[in-house]
Amino acid sequence: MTHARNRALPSDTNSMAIFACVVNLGSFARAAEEYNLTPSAVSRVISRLELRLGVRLLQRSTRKLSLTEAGAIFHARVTQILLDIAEAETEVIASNHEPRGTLRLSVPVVFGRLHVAPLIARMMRQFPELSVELTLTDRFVDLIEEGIDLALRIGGIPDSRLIAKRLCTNRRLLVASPDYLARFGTPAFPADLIQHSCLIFTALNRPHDWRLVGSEGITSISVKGRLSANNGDVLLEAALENLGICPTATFAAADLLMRGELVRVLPEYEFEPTAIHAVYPSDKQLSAKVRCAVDLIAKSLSNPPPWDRLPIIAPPRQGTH
Amino acid sequence: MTHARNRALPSDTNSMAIFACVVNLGSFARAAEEYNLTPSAVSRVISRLELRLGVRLLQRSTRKLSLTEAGAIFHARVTQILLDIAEAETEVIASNHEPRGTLRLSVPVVFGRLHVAPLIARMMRQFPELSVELTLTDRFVDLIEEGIDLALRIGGIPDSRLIAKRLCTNRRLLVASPDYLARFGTPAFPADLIQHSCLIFTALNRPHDWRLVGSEGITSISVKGRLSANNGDVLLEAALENLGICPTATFAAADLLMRGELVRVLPEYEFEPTAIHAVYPSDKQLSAKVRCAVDLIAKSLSNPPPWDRLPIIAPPRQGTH
DNA sequence: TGTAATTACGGGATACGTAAAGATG
DNA sequence: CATCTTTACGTATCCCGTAATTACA
Repeated sequence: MTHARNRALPSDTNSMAIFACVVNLGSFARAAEEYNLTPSAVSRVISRLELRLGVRLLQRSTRKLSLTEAGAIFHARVTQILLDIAEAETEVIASNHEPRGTLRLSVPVVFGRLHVAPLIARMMRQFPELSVELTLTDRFVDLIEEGIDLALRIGGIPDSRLIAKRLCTNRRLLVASPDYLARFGTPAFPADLIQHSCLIFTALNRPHDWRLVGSEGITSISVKGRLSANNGDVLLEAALENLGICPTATFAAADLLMRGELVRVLPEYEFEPTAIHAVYPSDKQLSAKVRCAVDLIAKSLSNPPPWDRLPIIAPPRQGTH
Repeated sequence: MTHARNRALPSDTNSMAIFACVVNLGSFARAAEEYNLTPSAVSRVISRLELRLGVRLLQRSTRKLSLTEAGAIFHARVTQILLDIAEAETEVIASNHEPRGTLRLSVPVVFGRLHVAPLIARMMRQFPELSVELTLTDRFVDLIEEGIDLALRIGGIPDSRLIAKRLCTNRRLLVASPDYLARFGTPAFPADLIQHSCLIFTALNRPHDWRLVGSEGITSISVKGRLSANNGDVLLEAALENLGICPTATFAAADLLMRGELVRVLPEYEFEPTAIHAVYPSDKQLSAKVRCAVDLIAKSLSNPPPWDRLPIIAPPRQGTH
């Protein structure tokens, strides 16, 4: 047995619109013209509608047309309903014409504070009807469950099914405070790191080995240290306190490097570059607010991003995008 | 070239209802169940709706479902719209469940005053929600043009396309006042009418010959008289004033015959019987008010009608229906 | 592994246009 | 006679269900 409708389906909008048109124009033929249909089609549409309602809506001969009482009632209601539908659709469509409403944006804490917060002002100036709800969190957020429009992810593997637009390369390198280096020496080769106190970034299931890329290829070092944390800022703070050699993303350390509070360690080496992605649930019927926000962020970051263009951060030898 | 749509068609009620259902149940699969559809169908319905609106309404993974901002707006509007549609339909359908609203009824003047007006009270008692707008006129009314729900027609040829329900036979015979007959004699045969003063009913293109049916067949008499009118009452009034022999429908003369103010002339002869019809524009999706009114009138008149069952009006020799 | 959403594909219901008929002024 | 509505008929379109795929818990 095939499926059958249980629910009584309401009259579809087509019928209602055509019925209203017939009433307004006073003629099946003119209504047909209006909808680029043949009069016969209009005739059937009205008949079907009357059949479904079990009520005669229009009395008609070939020359005259008049509403029944039921038809008059229905016409009045239908007119209002069609207006409501049109209004609802316009509202929804307009809500997407330019950024509007609330953009729920989720960004890693450090990156957000340094590089997204400054964009917010520009964004809100540019899109006067847009509100932004910015969440800074390093949690892995489920965009759909939490109703997030847009998230930035650093170096993660993009979800399947979600859309990830690559914004820029995320370079990671080693830094330390001048004091630390003055006291414990400056490593010349990756292997020297074993002798040093290293600050370790921990993430779930993340190997504690450091894989450093140099001109000779990848070197894997099993470092050790007394402090590990899952937060880059904490490690940088520790480095400022001369606690050791610290891995960091360039976006987080650029400022400190500029001010000389930290200096690069093993400047010929970097971690394997990852990427910063903008992630959103779907690119089908993408909303204007997400599209524009992604555009604005992408343009602002460009590739390489501003912080990687500082002279103090040597450009990588080989292409990193 | 084949026809193509010019007008942008609004989203149909189906899509809206299914979308609302998905939102309310929080699941494509459950909404599909609700509508006896497969999940794939629901998926496509939503996709089509989003495509038409150019807006993503729901963010979805296989496990999670959430409204976008546009979706939330649309859902709120759609919910109201669906209620409005349901209400409009219920109103229209209910308006037909039992007689309700206004019945526009058009009836010939004399017949209306004598035999319809007395029914009105019963009709309004029986159908408390019904209003009646009774028009007494002998004009030929265009039901559709004038928005008449129901008309009674006496002896006319029914319009094509219009529905005519035969209510009863309309017998017509000759009457005169006792005084007239006492003064000018009582005709014994149709041919005697030529000697009499006859009151003549005139209608457009109606021959002035009287065709009388007796046991020997039809006799055609070319009568003459000094008064002709297109109104039966006028002729009866004249007959009461002893002005001559008067043709009349039984429904109009019954009372006068009962009271003896008029008596039958040539009681073995009658005009060819016609019929009284109830006429309405269409019997497709016939409204309750018209159906019930016709039923009530038909039952009240029955066949033969009450006035033809009076002893004073001899039943016709051969069947008259 | 089981459930949920999506997509390709084939078949069937739906709704169109054409054409012809009937009605009307 | 021209115009308008209605109906019959053949067909094209649309939309659904089945089944396979992918995602997710």
